[in-house]
Amino acid sequence: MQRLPVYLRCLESLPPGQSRVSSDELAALAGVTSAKVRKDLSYLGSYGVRGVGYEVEHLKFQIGLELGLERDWSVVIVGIGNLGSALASYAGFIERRFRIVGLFDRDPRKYGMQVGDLIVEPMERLRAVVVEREALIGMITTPASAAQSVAQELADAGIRSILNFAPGVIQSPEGVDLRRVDLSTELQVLSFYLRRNGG
Amino acid sequence: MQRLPVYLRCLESLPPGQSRVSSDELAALAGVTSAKVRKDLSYLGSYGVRGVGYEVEHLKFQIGLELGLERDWSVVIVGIGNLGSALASYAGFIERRFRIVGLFDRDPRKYGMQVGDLIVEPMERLRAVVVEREALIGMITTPASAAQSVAQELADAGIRSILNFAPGVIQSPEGVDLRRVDLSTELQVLSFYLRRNGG
DNA sequence: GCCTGTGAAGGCATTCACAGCA
DNA sequence: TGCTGTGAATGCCTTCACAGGC
Repeated sequence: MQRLPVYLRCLESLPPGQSRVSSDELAALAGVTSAKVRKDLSYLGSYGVRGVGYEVEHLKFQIGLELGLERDWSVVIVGIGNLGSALASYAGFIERRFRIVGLFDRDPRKYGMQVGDLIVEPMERLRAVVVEREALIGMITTPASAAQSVAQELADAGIRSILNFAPGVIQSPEGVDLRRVDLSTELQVLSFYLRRNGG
Repeated sequence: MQRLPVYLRCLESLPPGQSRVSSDELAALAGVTSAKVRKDLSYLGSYGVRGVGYEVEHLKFQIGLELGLERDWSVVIVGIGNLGSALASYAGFIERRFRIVGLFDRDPRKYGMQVGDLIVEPMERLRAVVVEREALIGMITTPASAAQSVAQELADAGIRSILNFAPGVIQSPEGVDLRRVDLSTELQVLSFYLRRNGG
């Protein structure tokens, strides 16, 4: 369920003293209806108490469990330009137990460059690092033209899930789960509605 | 419709010589069904030719029109850390006619810093820049703790749409359209399916 | 009384299937 | 024959509404 991370974020934004939430309250924070919240949460099991609400800490724990937050995930990044570097040192990943364990680039001038507490390595090292550090997730932050071949290299190295930040559509290698984050598209959606409402 | 940008990207990935596409072909590239493609495109008007397919260039143009790609959009960024800097010089925005026209931060040590061809300015300059350069869109790349107040400041300055990259949920100021890009959530979705499939 | 859990109803998006046109 | 455009059917997600506990 795609809304669970949102609920988790909402729960975290609650004042530390608050030990209970109602579905109404959560719904208002998350920007959805209370019925949706209740139905979503009921899939995790019946953790709410009728007439009272949900216990904040318990709910956080259960959502975390559902999302796989109880373990670390190792992640490699290919394409250490501006965006790749930013993601490499993005604090939000650590907090969600995603650990960046390898940085790769095709440009020899970047080899040895330090980003955060990692060193940029050549693509030839990809497989060794993926195996050794047990990475299952890869992020692509190369230019669009390189993304497809990098995806294949990641797959060959043993990566099972890819998050692609390169603009452009690429085909998912066999047996690999692929998601895109298209930054321009996000802005496009905004501009679309802006125009519609007379921007 | 959220899939139009994807179709556009697919059309752009076609070899330059190709002047026509069928809904089947586009569907395969975009990872959807051909019926969906046809229904989506039929909302733009009937630009396909039965028995032949769609004219690539014409379709690109029509989708671009629908998405508002015929004009420039001015964008400001608040929070010039790693991510903010990366977005400030992200080439993909220019290509989609999003022009970054202002960089802002609360940290005086960042004032005057050059990023791309812009200079980081204090928040006090926000309103002036927004008005002068006619920005309607703002991106928030601050830490989570600052995001809510920055959103309000953007709204007060005249920004109508906000893209929030800060982790955590914030409430949309009155009259402002708010979207979130939660990088950790994207990874969480991947790890969720990884675990489900025995990762 | 209050708030959750959940069947039932409703609405929206997807898919089907085929008529229509090149 | 090939492929689009589109009503009809399907299925899924959301919303409603209320019974059931605290």
